[in-house]
Amino acid sequence: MENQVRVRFAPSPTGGLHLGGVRTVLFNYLFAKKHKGTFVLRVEDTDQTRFVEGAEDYIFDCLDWAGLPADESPRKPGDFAPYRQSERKPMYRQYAEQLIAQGNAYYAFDTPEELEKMRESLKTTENPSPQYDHRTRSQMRNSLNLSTEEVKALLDAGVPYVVRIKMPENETVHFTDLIRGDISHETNVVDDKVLLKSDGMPTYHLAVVVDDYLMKITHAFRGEEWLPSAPIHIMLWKYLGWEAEMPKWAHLPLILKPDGNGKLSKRDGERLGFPVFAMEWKDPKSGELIDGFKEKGFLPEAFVNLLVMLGWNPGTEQEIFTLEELSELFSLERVHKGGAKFDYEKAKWYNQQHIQRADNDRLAGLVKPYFEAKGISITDDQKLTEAVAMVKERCHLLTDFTEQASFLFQAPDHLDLDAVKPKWTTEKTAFFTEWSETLQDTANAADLEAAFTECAAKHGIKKGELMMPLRIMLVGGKFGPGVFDIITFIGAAETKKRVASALLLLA
RNA sequence: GCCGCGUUGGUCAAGGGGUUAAGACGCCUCCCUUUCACGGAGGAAUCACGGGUUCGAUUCCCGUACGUGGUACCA
Repeated sequence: MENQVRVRFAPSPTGGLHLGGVRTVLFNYLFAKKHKGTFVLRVEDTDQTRFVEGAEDYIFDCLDWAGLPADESPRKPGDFAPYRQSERKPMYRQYAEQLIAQGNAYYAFDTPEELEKMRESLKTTENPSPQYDHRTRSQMRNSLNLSTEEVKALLDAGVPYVVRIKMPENETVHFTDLIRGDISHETNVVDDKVLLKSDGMPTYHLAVVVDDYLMKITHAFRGEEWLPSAPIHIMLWKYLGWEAEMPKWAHLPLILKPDGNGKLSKRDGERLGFPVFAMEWKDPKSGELIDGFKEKGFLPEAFVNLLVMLGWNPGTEQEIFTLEELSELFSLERVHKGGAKFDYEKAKWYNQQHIQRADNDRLAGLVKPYFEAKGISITDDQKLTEAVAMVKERCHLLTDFTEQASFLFQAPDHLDLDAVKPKWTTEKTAFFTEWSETLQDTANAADLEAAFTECAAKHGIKKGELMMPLRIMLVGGKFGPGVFDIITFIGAAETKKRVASALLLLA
């Protein structure tokens, strides 16, 4: 196949992996699968001041959990290694120098203090953030204004410098975005972005262009927040002479906070009580622990499903998908332009839907640790699978299972007796005493119910008045599967025990 | 401030010159269930505003408003 599709996700490993990040991964992954292409993971670790221990491993863990592994990555190098930009450092300088030689970039020796001074002195209410651009560059200390000798002297003296792109004047940069159509920017309002930092590392702007070119990326997907810097990248592709190989761009809509305004942030999750990261993230410096979807009890397939629906839809009424289906159906044409507010209630609904479809054995395995964490040891995995089958339809999150099923393994520690006490009678005590004596193990809930009904009639009590008390005795509250199903599950002996101890409390 | 991008119910959204403007989440009512949930049947609720173009605009164009992103030697 000519023109093999190659896409990439290029995170910078600085902390938790955000919902929006995973959605970008997902769109990349789906697009690659759909076109039988290659999904590349490239680590953008050019900012050494932001290095965070463990953050790269964490990204791999998240992708593995979500079921969206990369075809090529630092851990699984393909033909374009290395896949970490810090390890590619020597590759970038030549391109920066090429640009300088061509007159499309220049050395700038301004110190951070000088830059700050420039911004301060030029700042007005009209223009609160002055840029390093065609208007100001002539006043700065750079190779545009210095003589060749001066520049050489500074370079030889080892004075720190950066390389900046020289944005042209009075041009309009056009490109076609796969989602938004024709986009244009005036070069006059784009600043001379730093390409190579004083530590010799490229900035994102240079690195993304060089690496996308070198790695033969055909389609570049990224968040909408990158749209304003697109003209810099386009110019770089042109200046470097690679325009014919430039990837097709697609800028994805943002995921917004549910209330108010703005991009969804981890703080919103904490404030509103839902996760924002794929998996929980512990900041190695502050020790701060931030929730993840995984730990909250989401199934990875549900997470992927709810994410894809944030900004994309199939154009049909289908809402629940497997990853395989999505790999077939996904298309960029059906991606929305506008940002989507995140709705946690709907997210939980997706999870509930996927729980219903999930295999019971698998669910049992996933949920077992939650029971053990609550001090309920599961000795018989088959029993747990049965319990899961019994209660799954009332679970939205995996963490709901303990609440919904622990009484199947352990007598409830509190009985909501207030619901039955007011109408309690000695006749009822007599009924339960006699009925429980006749109880025997059986797999047939219908037989149990028939015997119960018969016994109630014998005592002249309406069955309806006895059902809720029985449920409370066994479950502790007004919830759960059918009572006779519960009895067949826990057995006659356990039922007798629970009835007897409840009777004591009711006496 | 400037620049970019966007705007269909509370939320996700389909649709795209003539429609009763789908569907889902959430909410409400009812049914099922001697519980809760699931499931089922209903209900309330939407084209930001103003101008064009047109026989006719939610749909096309232009403004305005609002939102959002960017405006770093961060990505």
